[in-house]
Amino acid sequence: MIRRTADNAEFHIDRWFASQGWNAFEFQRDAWRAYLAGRSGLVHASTGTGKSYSVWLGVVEEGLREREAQVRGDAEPLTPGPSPARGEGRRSRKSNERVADPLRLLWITPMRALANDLVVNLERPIKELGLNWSVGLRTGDASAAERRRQKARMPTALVTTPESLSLLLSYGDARERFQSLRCVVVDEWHELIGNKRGVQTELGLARLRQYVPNLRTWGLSATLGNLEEARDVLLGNMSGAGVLIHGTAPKATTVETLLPPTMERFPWAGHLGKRMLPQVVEAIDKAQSTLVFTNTRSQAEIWFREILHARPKWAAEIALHHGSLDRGLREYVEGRTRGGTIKCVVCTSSLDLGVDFSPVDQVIQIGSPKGIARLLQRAGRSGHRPGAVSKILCVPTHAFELVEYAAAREAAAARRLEGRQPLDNPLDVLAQHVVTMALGEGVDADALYHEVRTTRAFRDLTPEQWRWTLDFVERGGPALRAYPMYSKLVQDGGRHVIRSPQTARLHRMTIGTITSDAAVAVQYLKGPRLGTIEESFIARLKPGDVFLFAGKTLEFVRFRDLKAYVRKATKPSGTVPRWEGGRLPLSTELASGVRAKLGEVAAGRFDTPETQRARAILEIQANWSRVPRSGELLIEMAHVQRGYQAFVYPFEGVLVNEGLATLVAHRLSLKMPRSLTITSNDYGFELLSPQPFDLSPEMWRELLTTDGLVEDLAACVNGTEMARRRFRDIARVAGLIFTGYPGAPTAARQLQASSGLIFDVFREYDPENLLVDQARREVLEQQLETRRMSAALRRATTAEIVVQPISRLTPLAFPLWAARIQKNQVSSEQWTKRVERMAVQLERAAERDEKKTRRGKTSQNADPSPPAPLPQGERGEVVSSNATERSDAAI
DNA sequence: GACCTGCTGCGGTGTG
Repeated sequence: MIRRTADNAEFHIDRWFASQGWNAFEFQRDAWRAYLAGRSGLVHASTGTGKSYSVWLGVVEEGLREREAQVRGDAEPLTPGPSPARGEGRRSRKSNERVADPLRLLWITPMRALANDLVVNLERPIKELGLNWSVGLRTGDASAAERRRQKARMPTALVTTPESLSLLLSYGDARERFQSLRCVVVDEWHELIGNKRGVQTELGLARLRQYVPNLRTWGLSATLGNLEEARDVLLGNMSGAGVLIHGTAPKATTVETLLPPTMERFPWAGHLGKRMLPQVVEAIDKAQSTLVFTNTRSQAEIWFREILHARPKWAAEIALHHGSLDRGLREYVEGRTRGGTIKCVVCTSSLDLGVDFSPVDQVIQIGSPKGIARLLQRAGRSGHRPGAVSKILCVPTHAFELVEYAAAREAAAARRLEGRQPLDNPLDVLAQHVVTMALGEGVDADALYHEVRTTRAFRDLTPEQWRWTLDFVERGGPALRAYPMYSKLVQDGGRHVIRSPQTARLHRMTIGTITSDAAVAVQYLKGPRLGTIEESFIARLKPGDVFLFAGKTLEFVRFRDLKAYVRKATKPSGTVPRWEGGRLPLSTELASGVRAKLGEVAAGRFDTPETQRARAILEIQANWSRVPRSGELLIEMAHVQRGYQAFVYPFEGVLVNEGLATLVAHRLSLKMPRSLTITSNDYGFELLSPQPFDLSPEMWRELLTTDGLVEDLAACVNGTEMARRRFRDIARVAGLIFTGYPGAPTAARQLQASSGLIFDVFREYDPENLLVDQARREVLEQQLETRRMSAALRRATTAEIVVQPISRLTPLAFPLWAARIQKNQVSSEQWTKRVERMAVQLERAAERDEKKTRRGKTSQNADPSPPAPLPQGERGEVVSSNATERSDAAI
């Protein structure tokens, strides 16, 4: 055994790192020291820098020190864990094995796929340092044998998920099982903090701290915009004791843009980016192994097909990966990617996280990255070795994305990253947690109230809200009192417990906060399941129809028992399924970067490769209208055959833009009754009306006031319908709806009906119902993003509003126009023709302009320095804002 | 010859 001396107190961590051929980073030593000093905290660093080892080696060191002290005979014995079950104990004695040390560490990870790797990584130092420790896995993947072993005796370190932790806490022996715990680590905390899984984790942690008062909590996170808040949420009311450990200098990342060779005929609108196929294929060819990220599942399917068409030889070396593919297929692809036997994987966010793919040396992003953190996260999937550089190649799908990339690279370099906002008071998660706790030891109402108030999510939970929640799970609240299935808890000598084994079983089956709609399984007539598609897509298919899915051309045969049976198609192509997913808006940081970048362009600065390449189009925008400067809100007005158009460009992301459009349309129609058509994208929105609008900047400013925002929104969006949809998920989390036994999902329609029914019952007979209230709150906060919307309105009203008449569609307006006519299209052919016609017209106009300016330029002096602002079109009315912080407000 | 959209994550009927 190696002896420790005073000057090599950090002996073990160094020894272990040396055995791996690595040097410990300073941040790893910091975390290690803080752990040993009994602190809790958050470690943030890029992926691939060995965050996990920093805390784990602290736990290991503590174990080694305790062992040494025990050998010397001057230490307290280790805290005894639960005694081994009889069978285990006997077996151990027979085989003369030492029983492993009791549970010390709980490791929570948001993804099963990460758990297996973790077990292997955690085992390495304990083997090499000769500790008698064991590492176990407890996720849905854990085998029955493993579960049995854990029941008999917990391993020294247990890797689990937030959901499995809840399940473990739902058993009566939870206190005993966790009593010897020293530390809990929450991995990838940034993935959990902004959602209900994070809240579920907070509640689990609060319970563990009840069992073990000195429990240390450590979070591991990628870099976030709000790290201190992230730490505080993790530690709850213990946040005073928390440290924040900054990782090494950010991992070297290069963000490059694949520039279109020429901008002539480069699309002004669209999202697929097929135009860039040859260059993308070339880039894939050059690298060893590439991940191609797309923004949607159907886009991934299309790109997979296109790459394969371009390089049929790659058939055995390229793969597809997205969330609707069968798990078996996905795991196969993951395995081959990790093994380095694959050239290219086309994927969606499904590979943002997950197993380490060290062989990947290049990442390609098709289309908008939507956010800076997301871009860096994806970049980090390449160069996943200490010292290696992460590289991401961005591929524009339309002209303005070039501006986005330039903005994204700058923001990434300046580490302007998005924050993730923690949730407040989601009572559906609380209701679920109360039932989980009642299954275990039973609930002492006062004690649990104090316990949940130690979490950040429920720190402001009022006694009334608590009583309501308790009554809700005990009697179903005022409306459902008559139905025994909603009365889950019973009183037993001052505690609330669950007697019915039926209720217990059903509850365990619905633990968790992830909800998803029932989908139709796609399966070969003879052969494996390929994945799932939405019912609405299958409903449109007739037998014999061909579609593209899982990278294969399939012929639809029949639909039975919620399964679509298919066979390999002989026809070459077909339609591509669409999934109705969420619309991810451009993030606040990226949106503000784009506004700033356009501001530079407006001032004549084209100092990035992207803006230089996009210059011709930006100049068209400037000539035909304006490029908005920072602190300006551009509104383009036009009169066309079908009516009067206003294009407004707040650059706030699609959700907020849509909300703003709805709000403005509503306020406008109050002033002068009219019908309005709304279209929005990440940059702005279009209002179309058969009647003229003739609005001055002052009038626009009035339309954009924050006064009465919530009231006006309530009046103009169909709040009830939106809340009803939200309520579906809330009802599931709160345990009002049983989604069916595994393998036999309730049909989506049925689910909707029953949650809709409950929603209506609550609204009628229980108007104070707090879950209905929560549904409304979620609509405002998450769907309409009212917080961001009021910030946008404040910015708009303090901005200089420029109303610019236009005589033809500008590069900024074109995508909105194209999206609108697509919404109302009769056939896609007609639509294509119209878009083509319009594009040709615009192109000719641009050519004419260019000739004119070329003639103009020859007569001018060359080299205007400092940069001259772009020549803007004839300027419309301008009103200066009277606010103090004008241009700053836009950044 | 400009088009097609819209992400992800877990768990489960405690066992022999």
